[in-house]
Amino acid sequence: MTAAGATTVRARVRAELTQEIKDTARRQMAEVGSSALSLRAVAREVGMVSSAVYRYFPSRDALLTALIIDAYESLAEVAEEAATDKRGGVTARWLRVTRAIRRWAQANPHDYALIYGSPVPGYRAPEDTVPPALRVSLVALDLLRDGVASGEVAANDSSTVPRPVHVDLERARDQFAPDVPDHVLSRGLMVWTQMFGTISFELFGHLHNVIHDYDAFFDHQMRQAGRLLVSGIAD
Amino acid sequence: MTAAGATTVRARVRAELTQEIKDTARRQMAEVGSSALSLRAVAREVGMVSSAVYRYFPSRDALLTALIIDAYESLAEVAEEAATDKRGGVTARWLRVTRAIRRWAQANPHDYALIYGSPVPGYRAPEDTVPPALRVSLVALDLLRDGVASGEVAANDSSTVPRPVHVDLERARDQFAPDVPDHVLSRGLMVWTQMFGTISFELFGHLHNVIHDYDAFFDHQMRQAGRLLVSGIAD
DNA sequence: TGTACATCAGTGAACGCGCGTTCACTGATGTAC
DNA sequence: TGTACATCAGTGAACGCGCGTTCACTGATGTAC
Repeated sequence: MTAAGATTVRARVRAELTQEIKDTARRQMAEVGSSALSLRAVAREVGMVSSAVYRYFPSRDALLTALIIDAYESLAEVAEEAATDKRGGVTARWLRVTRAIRRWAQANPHDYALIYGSPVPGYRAPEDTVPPALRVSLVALDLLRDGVASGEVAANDSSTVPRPVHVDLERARDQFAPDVPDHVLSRGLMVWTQMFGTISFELFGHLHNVIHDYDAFFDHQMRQAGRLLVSGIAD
Repeated sequence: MTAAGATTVRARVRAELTQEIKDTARRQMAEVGSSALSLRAVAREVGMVSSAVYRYFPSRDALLTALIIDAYESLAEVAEEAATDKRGGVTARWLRVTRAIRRWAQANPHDYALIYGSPVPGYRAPEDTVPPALRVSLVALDLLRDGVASGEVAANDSSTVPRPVHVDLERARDQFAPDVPDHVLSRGLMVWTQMFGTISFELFGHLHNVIHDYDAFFDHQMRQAGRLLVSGIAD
C-alpha cells in the first residue's frame, strides 16, 4: 500500500540508482574523457548488466546530456553561493565569483571540459541544457545589474557600440539585464570571455612553462578585469 | 643511381604519402572529432591496409602529434602573415591579427578544437608541440615589443604587478619580449586569453541565441581589447 | 653498365579487445477489487 | 486482508561493428662493387 504523495519503494530505489549511474559515469569520465564514456563500463561498475542501464537512460547521449546538465547546475550553485556575499561591492564580488568558478573547474576538470571545452563529437546538445547553462551566466548579469543599481558601475557613458552589436545587446538586456547599458554589457562580455579563456588556458596547459604561480596570476587577471568592469580602466 | 643531394624516388613518394595520410586524417578528424580519429579509417581512405600506416607513423598518437604540430604551424603562418602589414600601428595590427586567427579557426574548427579545446583524452602532447605553439604566441609578443619600441604603448606606468606574477612575467620578458614592462605583458595576457575565450565561445556555441552578428561582435570586442592593450582603457 | 645484396613499402591474417543497442525472458514490486 | 493482474527492473545472449597493433611474408627500389 502506498499513501498518496509518498514515494513507493520502487520509485525511491529507481531515483537512487539513477543517481548512482550518473555518479559512476562522472567518475569514469574523469578518467577517460567524455568522448570515451562507455555505457558498458558504467554498467559494469554499478554492477548491472549493460542492457539494464537502458531502463534508466534511453541512450548513451541521454546519459551525457544528464551529465552536462548536472555539471552546469553544480557550477551554477557554486557561483550563486559565491555571489550571495555582497560585501565589498562589485569588484570584490566579481573576484569571489570568478575564484569560485575557477576552484570548481580545478576540482572538476572533466566537467569543465565537458561544458566549456570542445563539444563532444557526434553529440548534439538538446535544448534542456540551455536553462542550466544560462543559470551560470545569470550570476554575472546580476552582478552587473547590482553594480549599475548601486551606481558603482557608471551607467552613463558617451561611448557607443556598433549598431549590430547594440541590437544583440538590447535583446539580452530586455530578457536578463534591464537597465544595464550597452557599454557595461559589452565590458561584461569582455571579462566573462576573458575569465573562461584564462581558466581554459590554465587547465588545458597553454600557460605551461609561462605561468608558475597560477593562483596569483588568476587573481591578478581577475582583479584587473574587475576594475575594467566597473570603470573601463584596467590598470 | 642517385645524384648527391637529390632525393630518391622512394623518399619523394614517402614524403607525398606521409602528407596524404596527414591530409586524410585531418579531413576525417573534421568529421568525427579528434578522439575518434581512427588509423584504420585513414588507411582505408588512403587505399592501403591498416598495418601499412605504421611505416609512416609508429602509432595513432604519433599521427595526432603530427596533426597538432601542423595545426599550430598553419595558424602561426596565418597570424604572422597578418602581422606583417604594419600600417595603422598596434591597434590596427592587433585587429588584423585577431581577425586572421578567428578566420582560421572558423575555417578549421576541428584543428582549432584540437589545439585550443579540451585535450584529447589519453593523449599526452610531447615536447615537439611546444615550438610551433610558441610561434603563435610570438606574433602577439612581437606586437607588444613593436608597440613599446614605437612609444605607442606607454611603457612607463606607475601600476605594479604582484610579486609572484612579476617573477613569471620577468622570465617571459627575458626570453621572448625584452623591454616590455610587466603591466604591458599583463594586459597582453588579458587580451590574448580574451580573444581565445571569445573564439571558443563562438565556436563551441556558448553565444548561441545571444550574439547573432558574430563578425560585428568579434570586431567590437577586439577593438576594445586593442584599445585596452595600448592605453589600459577599454572604452 | 651489370650484378648481388640490403633496405624498405605494403600485404593479409590474426590477436584480443570493447562498443551501443535489441530482444525474449524471469521474477519481483505495485495496484485494484 | 487476500487474491489476480499489470507493471517494471534486471538478465543473458546475441547482432554487427570497429579498433590498435603485431608479425611473417612478398616484391619492389636503392646501393656498393
